[in-house]
Amino acid sequence: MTRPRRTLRDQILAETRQRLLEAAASEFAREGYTGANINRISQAAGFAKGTVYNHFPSKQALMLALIDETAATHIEYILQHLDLEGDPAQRLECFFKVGFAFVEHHSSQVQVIVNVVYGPDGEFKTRVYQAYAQLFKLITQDILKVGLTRGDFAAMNLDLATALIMTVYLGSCSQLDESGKVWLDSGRVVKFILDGLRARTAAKSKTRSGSRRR
Amino acid sequence: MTRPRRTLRDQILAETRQRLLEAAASEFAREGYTGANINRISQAAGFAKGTVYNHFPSKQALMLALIDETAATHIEYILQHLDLEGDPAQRLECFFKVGFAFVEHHSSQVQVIVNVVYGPDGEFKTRVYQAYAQLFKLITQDILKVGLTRGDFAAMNLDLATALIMTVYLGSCSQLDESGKVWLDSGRVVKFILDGLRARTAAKSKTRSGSRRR
Amino acid sequence: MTRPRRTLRDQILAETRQRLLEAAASEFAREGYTGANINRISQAAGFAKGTVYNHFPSKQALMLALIDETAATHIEYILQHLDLEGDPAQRLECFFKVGFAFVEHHSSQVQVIVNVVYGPDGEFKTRVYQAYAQLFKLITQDILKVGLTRGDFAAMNLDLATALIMTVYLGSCSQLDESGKVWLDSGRVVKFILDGLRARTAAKSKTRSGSRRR
Amino acid sequence: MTRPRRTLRDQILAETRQRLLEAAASEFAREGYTGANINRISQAAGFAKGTVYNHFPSKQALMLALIDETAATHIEYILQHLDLEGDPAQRLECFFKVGFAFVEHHSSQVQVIVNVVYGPDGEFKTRVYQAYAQLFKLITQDILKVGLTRGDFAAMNLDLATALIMTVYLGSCSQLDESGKVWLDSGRVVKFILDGLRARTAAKSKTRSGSRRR
DNA sequence: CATGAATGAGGATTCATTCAT
DNA sequence: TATGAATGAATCCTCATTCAT
Repeated sequence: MTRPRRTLRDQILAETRQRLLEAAASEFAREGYTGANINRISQAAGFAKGTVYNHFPSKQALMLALIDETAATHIEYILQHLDLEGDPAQRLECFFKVGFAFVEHHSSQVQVIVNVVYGPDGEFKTRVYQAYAQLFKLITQDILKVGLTRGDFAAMNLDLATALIMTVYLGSCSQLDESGKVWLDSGRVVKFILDGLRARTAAKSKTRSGSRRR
Repeated sequence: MTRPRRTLRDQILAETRQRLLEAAASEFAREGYTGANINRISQAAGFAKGTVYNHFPSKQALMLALIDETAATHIEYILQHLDLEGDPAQRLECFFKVGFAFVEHHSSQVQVIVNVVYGPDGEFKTRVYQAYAQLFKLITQDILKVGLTRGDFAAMNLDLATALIMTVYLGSCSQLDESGKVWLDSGRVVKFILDGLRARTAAKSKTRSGSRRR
Repeated sequence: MTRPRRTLRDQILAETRQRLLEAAASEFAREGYTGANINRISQAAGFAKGTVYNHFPSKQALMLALIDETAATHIEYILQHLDLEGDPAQRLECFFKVGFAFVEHHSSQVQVIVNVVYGPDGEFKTRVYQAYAQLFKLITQDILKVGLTRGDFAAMNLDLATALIMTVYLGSCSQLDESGKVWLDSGRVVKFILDGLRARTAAKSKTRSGSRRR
Repeated sequence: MTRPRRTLRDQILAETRQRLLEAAASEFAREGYTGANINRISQAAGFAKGTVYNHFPSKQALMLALIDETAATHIEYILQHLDLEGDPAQRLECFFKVGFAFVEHHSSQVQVIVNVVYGPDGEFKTRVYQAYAQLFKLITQDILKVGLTRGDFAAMNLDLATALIMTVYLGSCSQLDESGKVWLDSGRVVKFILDGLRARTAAKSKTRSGSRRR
């Protein structure tokens, strides 16, 4: 008896929160954290100023919640669409393709993340790294390490390579054209990275054996 | 008679301006443009608030001047230290080495540039691109194109490659350790990029197998 | 049939109201009227914000109700425990003893009254005087006037003496130690009021010698 | 050469500060600390909002400065006008007379002090006690102790007596009539403190000598 | 030219109050 | 009746900018 009511309430609450987060993403992306205006956020979400504070204790908390929310959505999207069946090179290509697709549907959110990563606020930066830890691990463990083990990739420092891949990914994500599409071509970017990673001497046989596997 | 006095005066003025720009770099790097405080800047430079306005008409103008100043210094430094005698691969390696060296002596200035490039303010971004146009041209013309012509590098989209190189450069520059050194190793970063650019012997088969799959 | 239900309902209502008033006393005492927070009051009472407004039309009304309630309880307590059998001096002593005892069990409520009496809000002040009129009358009529009539007390302005006694009473009540006890000793305070500072026995000679000294 | 300029500047600064403190006293007295409005204070002083913050870092700091300023003025006034030539009883009378005179010229400031003493803010209270420590010492040492030594006053707890005297003083100070005069008569208040309520007869001889005296 | 007091628009946050459930 | 989400006025404080000295 109380359930449906509860559920309805919770749904409305969750929706309000969601609308606020979306408006916040848009505002933070356009103005940066410091330049963002809580009143504009609430208005854009269709609420009055105070409503933001019914859901988030402060502007900073709103930002942190947005970081967490974005990271969770981002990671979930990639996990759901990333094909880990193929060989590491294919996985990397898939990662960029899927990653770019996500950006094109969540450009504001990603823009906020990029701003934070290259921005001055250490606390936000830390939060982004925490929230995205799973994605870093995915690249390190499920792509690079596998490629290394199989001999597809040349010897490398895993952390450095992961950092470079994320750098390239974020850098690409921050270059959108007017239609909101990533300006860089995922195929070419991946080719660029792959040729950088690829083992040199026995490249042929390995690639072949890799493709044979599947 | 008036000349020497004038000159002295100009020197003092120039020094004041310089100290203000340095203080501004530090503040903008630490707080971001919006969070920066004109009073703190002037205090850090050893002047009162009003002095900033005797040299720059507004906070925005100060930022733009800082961008120009940083770009000019940055480019001049690279031009002076970049060895264009060697082959393109060596040039690229030299570019990163010199570029990283510059960061380590001008971390605040570079940090400001990185913030702008990945930040929300379009006007500042445009100004950075203008001010750094010469550097982009250098990479495109004096490194990539030469490598392409000589056959050192594989066929590529020059703009894309330049963008990726700058992305990697800026990304690396924003990762400093506590001592202010670039966290990534320039040698490895360059190796990573070079292997990506380098003309391949067995490139064909690889591309083929790759395209077959998808 | 409806009666018992009604009564039960009324009891619940009355209890809710009581809990709200107690929480309000605590909050108003700790934060002052302006600094008090309706939400904290309701939470402390175990209710939601809205419940306060089901029982009191506004924050101000809640305060006024608290003043009335406190005064009524206060006066009733004193009337019940005040021994009017003895001589006026004993009555005064009893008044302070009983009055201090009340404070020790209702420190928040009394604190609120003291804050109002010495605070800036005229409307609240007026309400306190109205609500406590009976107590003023008690002191004036049943203690001072009787003492005057009997010759126990010296000639005085009754209103002034009453005001001074209430001043001393309230002043004492606002000085509680950590355990919530009145810091001043009721016996000494009463002795002070009854006898003043002057040494009784040898007052004459001393005063004389005193004036000689200087 | 720089002196006159400096001095003029300092004078203007000091005057601004003074006007702000006066406006603050008025506002704090009328509205209480929490209810006071920084904007109204600055307007009343003839300045814009920001000027307050050029002189005091926060509302709280303004309040603390006002407490210190008031206490200093208050104590200085009493020290300058208090006649310590007479016997202790005369000194006490003089203390009240002078003290009441001060109130009548600085009613807002004193009102603020009274509000704090009987208000909820512990930090302000502590500050008042610190700032007024000298006055407490004056009463204890230069009036009560002397009276005790000379035998004018009966044995007593000095701290308690001082507290009671201050209580009566502050209580009286908070009761001003419409013209801003202390409602209680200083002569009678002092008589009350010196002699208490008791008739001297009972104490027969005392009452007689007491009435003779006046 | 350097100074720093004054300005006042702007923004984060609080909170009494309303009202639909 | 109790609830608590939504409201928006109110307020403290910041800070870029101006300008008289």
